[in-house]
Amino acid sequence: MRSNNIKKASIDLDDLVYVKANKVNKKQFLLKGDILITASTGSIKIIGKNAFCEENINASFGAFCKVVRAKNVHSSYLKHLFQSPQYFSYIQNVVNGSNINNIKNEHINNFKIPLPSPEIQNKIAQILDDAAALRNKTELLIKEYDVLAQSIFLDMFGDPVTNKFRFPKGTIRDLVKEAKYGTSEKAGDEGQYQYLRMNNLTYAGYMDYSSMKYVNIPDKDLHKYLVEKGDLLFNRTNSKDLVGKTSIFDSSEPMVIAGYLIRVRFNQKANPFFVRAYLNSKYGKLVLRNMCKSIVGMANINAQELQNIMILHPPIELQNQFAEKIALIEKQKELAKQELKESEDLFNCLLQKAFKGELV
DNA sequence: GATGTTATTGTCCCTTACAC
DNA sequence: GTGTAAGGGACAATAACATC
Repeated sequence: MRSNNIKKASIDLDDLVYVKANKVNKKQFLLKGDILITASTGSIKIIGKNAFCEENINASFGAFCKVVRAKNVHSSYLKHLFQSPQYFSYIQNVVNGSNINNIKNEHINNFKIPLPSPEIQNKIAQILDDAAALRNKTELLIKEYDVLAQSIFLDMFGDPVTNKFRFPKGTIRDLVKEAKYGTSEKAGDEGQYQYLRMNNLTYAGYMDYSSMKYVNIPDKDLHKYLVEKGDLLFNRTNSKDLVGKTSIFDSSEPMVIAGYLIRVRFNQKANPFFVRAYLNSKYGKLVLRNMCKSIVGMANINAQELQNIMILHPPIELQNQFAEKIALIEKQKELAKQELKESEDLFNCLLQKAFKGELV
């Protein structure tokens, strides 16, 4: 068990490494109720992150992790206090190290927490558990909307491999009006236009505007790089796993794209939402992975190669119906995201109060 | 020797720059 | 328009040293 197994308040068992049995002390096996903490890492943002063991886990923890085992305190109450802003703020203050950030046992030991009576601890834990459950339920709902979108694609168009609806096949080129590269201008913290880069496209096929940079573009060149709502954006250069990330620009704000993105606009035969779903399907991801040229760790798919990809050509009416259904799902997803934000705010507020002894 | 702490090295993702 | 070398940042893996 290493620090990368500690996800957002939960433990990920998918990527474990193994050590010889004689190298492991049985005391280092994780037990139900343990809190596993990252104690040494290169990132100040990661240090101190922790996860609660819901069950005994047949795995030991390494030297870069620490474990807090509850004694004379309600374990769920403790679990929530170790997720509080107060805890993370405390860790940021005590962490030390040059390029690697470390926390010591004494830092954990010196972390002061309120200790009300067991009955009060139990009440607080119950309130926070309920608030966390509400938050988790909304998170799950958002994931289910994504699964639903994939199911609708398969229902309407079938598996591209078998093509059970016998749709005509052709290339993406047959559907494209234009495919243009972005600008090679350097990104900056200031500028006239927001500048879309590869990390603004998610692997799942959505836009992520959380990290923006800026660029200046002369008016005469603007039409070449400016994106419009509904443009399909394709990441032509990246690692082998991430090359070919495909999203649809969905903002009304003026933004321009970097040179390693391709802006694709379609003719009357295609709806970009269909093409996006096609390229983000399991089949599409496999095609992209197999066709990219990967040299010195960087993989490429240029605009011509993108347009050479074979794709089903279902009737445009059917593609439009699909896009309408996706739009409805996206709308519901947006509402769920707002609910998630509200339930997270509520949870954090309760957590703050619990830490100050103001909750019950 | 076991455990705890700190430092170095490696890998991946992303950006920049530039040659063709 | 296209491909890719080079390098930085973030994070993980490993090694080395310190302390119990």
